[in-house]
Parts: sequence; C-alpha cells; structure tokens
Amino acid sequence: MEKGKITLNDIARIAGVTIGTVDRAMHNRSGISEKTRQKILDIAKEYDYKPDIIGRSLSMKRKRLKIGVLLRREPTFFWDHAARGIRVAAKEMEAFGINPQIEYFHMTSGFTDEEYIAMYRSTLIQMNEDHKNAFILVPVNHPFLVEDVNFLNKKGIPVVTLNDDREDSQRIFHIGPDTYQSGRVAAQLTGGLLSGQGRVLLYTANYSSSGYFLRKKGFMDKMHESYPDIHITERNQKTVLEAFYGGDVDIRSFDCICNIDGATVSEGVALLKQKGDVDFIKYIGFEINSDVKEHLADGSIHAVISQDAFSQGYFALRMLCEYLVYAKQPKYDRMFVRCDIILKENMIINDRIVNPYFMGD
Amino acid sequence: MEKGKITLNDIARIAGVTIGTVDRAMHNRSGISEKTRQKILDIAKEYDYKPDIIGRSLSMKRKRLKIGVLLRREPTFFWDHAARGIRVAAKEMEAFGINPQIEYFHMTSGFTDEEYIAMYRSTLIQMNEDHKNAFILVPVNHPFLVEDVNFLNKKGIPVVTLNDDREDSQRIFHIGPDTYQSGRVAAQLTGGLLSGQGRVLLYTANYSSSGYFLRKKGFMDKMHESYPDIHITERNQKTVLEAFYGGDVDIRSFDCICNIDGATVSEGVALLKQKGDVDFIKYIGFEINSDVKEHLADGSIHAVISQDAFSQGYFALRMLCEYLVYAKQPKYDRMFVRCDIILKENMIINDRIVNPYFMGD
DNA sequence: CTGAAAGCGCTTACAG
DNA sequence: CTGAAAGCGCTTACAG
Repeated sequence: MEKGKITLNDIARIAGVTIGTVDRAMHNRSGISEKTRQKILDIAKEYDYKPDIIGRSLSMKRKRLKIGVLLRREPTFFWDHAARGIRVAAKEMEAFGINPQIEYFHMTSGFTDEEYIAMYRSTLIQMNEDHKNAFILVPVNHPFLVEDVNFLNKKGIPVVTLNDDREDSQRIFHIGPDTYQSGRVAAQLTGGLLSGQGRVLLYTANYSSSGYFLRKKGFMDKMHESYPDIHITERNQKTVLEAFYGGDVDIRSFDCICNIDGATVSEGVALLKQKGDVDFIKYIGFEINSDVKEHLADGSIHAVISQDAFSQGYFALRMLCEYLVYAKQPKYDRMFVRCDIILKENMIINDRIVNPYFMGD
Repeated sequence: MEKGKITLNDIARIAGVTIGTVDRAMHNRSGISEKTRQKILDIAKEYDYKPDIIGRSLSMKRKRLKIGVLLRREPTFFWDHAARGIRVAAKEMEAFGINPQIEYFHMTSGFTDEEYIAMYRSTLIQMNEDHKNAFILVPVNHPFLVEDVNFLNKKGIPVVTLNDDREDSQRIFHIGPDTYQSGRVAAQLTGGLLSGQGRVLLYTANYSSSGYFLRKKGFMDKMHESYPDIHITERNQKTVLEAFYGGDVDIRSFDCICNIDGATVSEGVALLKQKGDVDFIKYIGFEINSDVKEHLADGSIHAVISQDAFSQGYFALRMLCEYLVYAKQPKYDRMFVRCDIILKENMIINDRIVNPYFMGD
C-alpha cells in the first residue's frame, strides 16, 4: 500500500469494518465504540491517510457553500477590484461549489450615521435569512457590528473582516492593507527621490479613517528615522484645491507632494496640471486606477503604492473556502496584502504579465 | 432546469438516450450517428451545459497527470524558488492528481558544451520513458532542443518553456522574466534616485546570456529617453573585484552601481562593505535572496527588482494543468512575470503578508 | 450505433 | 454501535 494514497475503503478493509464506520471515526462523529475508533485512527496514521479533496467535494455537491459578502461602494474602482478578486477566487474554487452573493453599501453622503448603521444591519439580516454558510464583511464602526459577528459565530457561521478590522469581535480572521507600513514605504520612496533633502507637502482629505491616520504615522516615523533633514508640511483640508492653493501656500516651494489619501490622487494631479505646476513637483500617491495609470505614463505621478483591493478580496474568499472545505486554519488571524511600488515602467499595461489580477479573465 | 447547472445525466434524459451516448457526442468520439450527436449538442447548448470539473477529475483519477520538469541548478536560490512555485501549484491542483517530477541539470563548470547537451538530452529521454503527459523545460541553446520539443509535441506531449524561450520550437507556451522591461525599471529607479544627474557604474559578469543583454538594453534605452544627463560607465569583468576596483577605477566617483547580473549582487555589496565604500554609493540590483534581504535591511542596497522565480514556476505549472485538464489555451504563447520593486520597507519579512510566495506553506 | 454498468473517493440518511 | 446503499458528475471498457 503506497503511503499517502490510501483511501477510506482501504482503511475499512484493513480494519475489517465498513466505510461508514471509518467515516465516523475520522470525523469524531458519535455512535462508535472507543475501541474501533482508536483502531481506525491508528491505521489511518500508520498509512498516512490524507482525505481526497475531490472525492469529498463531489460528495459535498449537495450543499453548495453560500457566502455572503458585504462591501462598500466608494471609491468604486477600489471596491470593484475587491469584488473581482472575490469572484476570481470563487471561480478557482468552483470545484467546491462556492456561491458568493455580493452586496454593497454606500458610505458617502445624505444619511446620518444612525441611518447607515440601520441600512447596513438590515442588509446583513436580509442576507442571513438566505442561510449563508459564512460571511465576508467590511465592518462599520459601531458596537452592534461586534454583537452581530459574535452572534453569527456562535451559530457556526464564520465571519471574515475585509479592509477594516474589529479585533474585539469573534471574526475568524482579517485581511486588509498594512496601512502603517505603506506609509513607511512612501517615506522611503520620497526620501530616496529627494536624496534626503527638501520640502514635502503631506496631504489627506480625511483623517477620520484610522487607516489614513496610521499611514501618516508610518510616513512620519520613517522620515524621522531615515530622513531627518526633510521638512514636512501637513495639510488636511477637504479639497486638493484648498490644500495646494488655499491660504498662503506656495506650491512651488515644495519638492514633493505625498498624497496619503488614495481617493484624491488623480484629482490632485489634474489640479497641478491645470495650474501649470505639475512639472515642478514630484507626486507620490496611493492606489491605482485608470486615471492614475495615465498620470504615471505621462510622468506627472512618480510613483504610487498599491495594496491592491483585488488581493484582499481574492485571499479573503480563498482562505475562507480553505477554512470551510479543508478546515484549514489560517496561520494568523490578522493578515495583510503586499505594498507594491508602481512606477511608469513596471505598471502592468497588458495581460501578458501573469498575475493574479488577470487570472480570472 | 437552472441554466448552467445541467449535467450529462439531465441531457441524456432530455434527449432520450443514455449518458454514454451523450459523452460520445460531447467529446467528438466515434460511434455515434450524426443525427443524435446534433440533437445532443443542441440540447447542451440550449441549457448552457458546462462540464463539472470535479466529477471529471474524480473519474480521471485513474490516470494521474505525470509532468516532467527539467530545471537548472545554479543559482540555487533562484531555481529552488522555481521548484517551490511548481510544487505549490501542484498542491493547489492536487484535486486533479498532478504529479510533477522535478529534475535539475548543472550548467556551471567542468564540462564542454557538448557534454552538457548530452547530459541534458539523456535526462530528458530518461524522464520521457516514464510516459509523461507533459513537460516544463528550461531550454538549452542547441538545435536538438527544438527537434525534441517538436517530437514530443507531435506525440501529443505538450512542452512549456520556462525562464528561457525557443520561439522557433513548438512549445505550447512560454513563461519567463521580461528582462528588457526590468532594465527599464532599474533605469527609472536609478534616474529618480539621482534626480537625473550623476554617474552610474553598470555591471554584469555575464553578457553571454541574452537575458542580461536585453536587460542592459532596456536600461540604456530608458536612460537615453528619460535621463540623458546621467553618465553611464559599463564594466563587464568576470568578478566584482575587477569591475569595481580593477584598472584605474575610482569607485567613489560613481553615485550609483547598477548590477544587471542578479547572481553577483550580494557579492558586490559585501565587497563594498569590506572596502569601506558602501556608504558612498547607491546600489541597485536584481533578484532577492536572504543575503540581499540583509543588505536591504541595513541600507547597503537601495532597491532590487525581482522577477520572481516562484511565480514563473507557479504559473507555468498552473497554466499547463489548465491546458491539460480544461483544454484551456493561454491567451498568449509568451508571457511574463511582474517586475516587483523591492525596498527595505516593502520587502516581505513575515508570512502575515498574504502572497503566492507563502500560500503553499 | 447505443445501452448498461462499474468506478473514481467521499458523505449521509436509513436500517438493523 | 455498525452495515449496506445511494449519490455527487463524470469516463470508460464491455456487451449487444
């Protein structure tokens, strides 16, 4: 008997029982004597039994895995990529009958916080009525979120948090950007580009997100450690217009703009172009979309750091499925996607580049 | 009948035939009347039949897919990663019973070209005697390679080329680095770092490889286009010692060393450290290993560009399996892996970063 | 030219 | 506590 190639049927034959009994032993099901269970487990161990995933999958066909996914809506380029990552992973796992149902919720304008929470919660309840096997959620910042996650968990419905985390909840794991580290990467790029000298304008429209706060902190920490001679001016006005041209700002006195806030990058560059200042200042941003690609191509953006939403979605679904199908526990309960540095010359412009980004097409 | 969820059994029932006949129709097998075949195909189309990959796989278990893989040996860190990518992909596809047999051949020293070719070829023949279903090969530069690839292809054994390509052969597709583009990326990094001014030492131990030649060309092209004021000195001595300190070289007259030749990067940096020159010059290299990681961490290397061997192996096996199992033709017959820019702050130092590099562990 | 059946490796409802 | 059997969706060797 070749090691590792043994099947449940083989074990049954060796143990002198039937396959049903073997199954009971392997899955710690009830209705089996301790003695037979031990005998069977010993045999399994001796012959290094590994369950055949595809036999199991075929048999599992009867109950397809329904996974509820609740994402944000804006910025759309970002969340579209996340949804795409989820669909690609689902397609890869289609052998296991994964069936993700993706819903979105808006966080932009026109509603009070309470109204958002209510909308979010009602969507969640509605999705759950369809008897989901698991959820992938982008959490909102409200105590109920923890309650609901814990409730689902108690009912045996695991929850994964995407992009934002609630460590105080019983989500089984989290996948998101390493925002602090991405700030450090931006600082190293900036410092290298300025040879450790000069003036930097650091801009964010939105510090309310803890992600942006952490990114700024990463940027500042790395600057203080490695480039103490660079002078940093923070601006966090609501619009790039105010930030770059409001008050008594002389934009040309800066050597570099670092735009912490991924959502306003292309807007910021467009403004510099319009004012005729774009050639006098280096621009470093976050995240990539088609506008940003154009700015990279024509040289008006030097670099962006991407912690791509696609990978977040892809790995969230994939690791969740491995958890559901193989009972494989992720190594950590908090994981991050890579910080990719994207310049004109290494941005991906065609699909001859093999890459998870394109595997689903 | 839900669209797309129809099975062969359903079709058989609808057509009033048995599943064996449906199978004959779907696979263009002989022994079926044109009329029944048409009827069955029409039904399949109408109900949007998609074969269930996992049913097929289970049934295919009887003939596991044996794939022969022939890689180089040196530099080991590189080919170990390629082999690892292949194993990870095989594990991911284990549902389909993929069984890669990986062999290596040396290209270093002590043999004539003819002897190498003979060794390579005998290994290939030996592997093929085990009735492989497909091959992944790192080609050697000899006409016989084309002959053998074409011979295998004619016998219905597809061949994929890895890292190097032979476009004149009938390999079904190629995956490798985009060496020309990686040279351009290095040039953009260098140019940015020097703000378009200064002197660069461009070093390669080995121009005989067409990969290094193309990389150099990419570097030069981008420099001429974007940073015409940077002065470039080429050195291609056999050792870094000769290149950096041989003749009348004053290494400190350079602002930056760009080391085209991925295999000598850590050696070069170690030499600069030993001579006390490392703080006076920026270093840009290619490929990453544990030594290079240390140099990145302590700041003696500014950046490396990685076209990781892992991905080459991973995608080669994966796309080959998709070809064998689903008959899925890759979009292009020549594909490249990404050029990743790696600085101290974004190099991956722990496995909390979700990444194909770590998916197999 | 077509049918009937076994088999891939597992899970699960049912019978005893 | 254990067994016997059906079934997941496909492929294939054999019978007619």
